[in-house]
Amino acid sequence: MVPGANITHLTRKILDFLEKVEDKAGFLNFFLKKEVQADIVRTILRDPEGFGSPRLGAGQKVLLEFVSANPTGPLTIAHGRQAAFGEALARILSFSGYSVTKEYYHNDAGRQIRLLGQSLQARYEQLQGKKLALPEEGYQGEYLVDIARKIKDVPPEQPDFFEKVAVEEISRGIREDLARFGVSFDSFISEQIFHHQGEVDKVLKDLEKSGYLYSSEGAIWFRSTAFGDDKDRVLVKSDGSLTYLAPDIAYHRFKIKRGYDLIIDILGPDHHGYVKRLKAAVAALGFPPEKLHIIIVQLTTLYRGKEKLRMSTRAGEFITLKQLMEEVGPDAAKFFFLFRRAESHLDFDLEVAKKQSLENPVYYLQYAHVRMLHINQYAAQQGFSPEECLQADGALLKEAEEINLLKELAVFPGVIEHISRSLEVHLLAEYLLSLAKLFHSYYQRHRVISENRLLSLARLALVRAVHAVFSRSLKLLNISLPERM
RNA sequence: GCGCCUGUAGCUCAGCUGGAUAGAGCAAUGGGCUUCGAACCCAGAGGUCGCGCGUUCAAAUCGCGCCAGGCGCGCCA
Repeated sequence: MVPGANITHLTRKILDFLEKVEDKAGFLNFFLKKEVQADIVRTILRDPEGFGSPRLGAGQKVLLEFVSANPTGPLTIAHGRQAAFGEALARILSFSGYSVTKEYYHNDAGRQIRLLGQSLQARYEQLQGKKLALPEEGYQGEYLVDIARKIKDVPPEQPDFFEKVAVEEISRGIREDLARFGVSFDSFISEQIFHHQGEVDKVLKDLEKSGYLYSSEGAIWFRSTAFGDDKDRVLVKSDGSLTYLAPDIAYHRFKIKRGYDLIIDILGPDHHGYVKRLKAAVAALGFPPEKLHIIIVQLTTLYRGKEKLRMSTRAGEFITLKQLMEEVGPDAAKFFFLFRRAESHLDFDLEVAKKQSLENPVYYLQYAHVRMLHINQYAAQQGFSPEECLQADGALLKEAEEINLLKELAVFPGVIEHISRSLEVHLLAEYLLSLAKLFHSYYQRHRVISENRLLSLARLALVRAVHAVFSRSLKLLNISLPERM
């Protein structure tokens, strides 16, 4: 409102919505009229799919890179948490009007891949009866034995035969696990293309031209301290080979070149030393570093009751995402991953996630969902139609539990907007639990369908609105619920 | 030694762009089913917000210093 505009008119408009204003403890409290609050029900029912979408993205392009697990072994629960988080974040940002690309960076080059190939070769030759030891620091997991069995009758032709087979087989497994987990990607980027197309060399030359490279002790260094890093970083080692950072800078330039307004990297905790140098790299390439968001998803510690499950990737002893899905199911796994802040360490108790009891919040949500479905079914039997609900009289909703639900529904768009800005996905899971709690409380105290047809209709409309927001939230979190328990 | 994350009820955790009496679930205590599913609900109880100093009218929230736990720390990826 501009100064000098018609204030009295505005004031009257505002007063139309207000029941009362109170002055308490130094705060002014404004109370909305009940019918204004109840309006939210009609707003939702008119557009159940679109309600709550803040449109703040306004078509801005976001690149979201996540999981990006090296094809050297199956996905672990750490990847699972990142996958659940990334997929949910992508869905929420899309809902907020951003145009989101989900990308997986395929690390299919370098020393680790050579080690992988050698490890597979060792397993292969062991099957031929030769006693060939695994390379030092090689991959010891059983999964390589399984792959070796598949190819035991195939004679190796190319020198990179084992590398290729290993990467291919493991990648296929990764894609299967992701698909089963309900996580999909719009693009897979292979590290090899940056080498083959000379992009790594090009980006090094450009950085050199800009004066951010220098030679020392036989190596080529990136002056990342110019952008706030703790120390400069080697890009080309003294033996002439590249460090991991070099292709990664080329990859980030590729991200920038495609014209994204926002670049989000979701990384595991083993990469948090990497944040500053990536930001430095991006800044050196001329991209505003504050538009690169790096989210570190912290570790998950698995428990089986009191027992802490120790894991070691090197020794090949770890719980895979696949095993987790088989044991507790994809939906329970996702919910446990998503209702804690990403940067918090997560204690995940397999026993609790499997338990069909109060300790498991997944069942709390399912139960709310099922109750809402049953009310709808019962209402249909009693002759209520969804179209009728649009005519419901919101002013009939006067119970405290009804007002609480109305308020919670009204908050939903703000929750989505907040998450879209802060990237804190767990807030949606919290919201969902809170909505479920209010609903259970309401259900317990008040009958929706009664002899009073008008009141029944108003309450049914409320329940349908709650269910719309409830379902929407679950879809955004990529969690499905059974219709029966 | 340095960096990042964490420290809030017995347990697991929200709250941390500073604002009213610090919240939830589980566990524990007491109560509630003739009616849309009680896998639910209600009530009371449970706290030096790790410790100290500072900034502020106001600090769980911001700053500094400690203490404790986790992770990372390379011309590894």
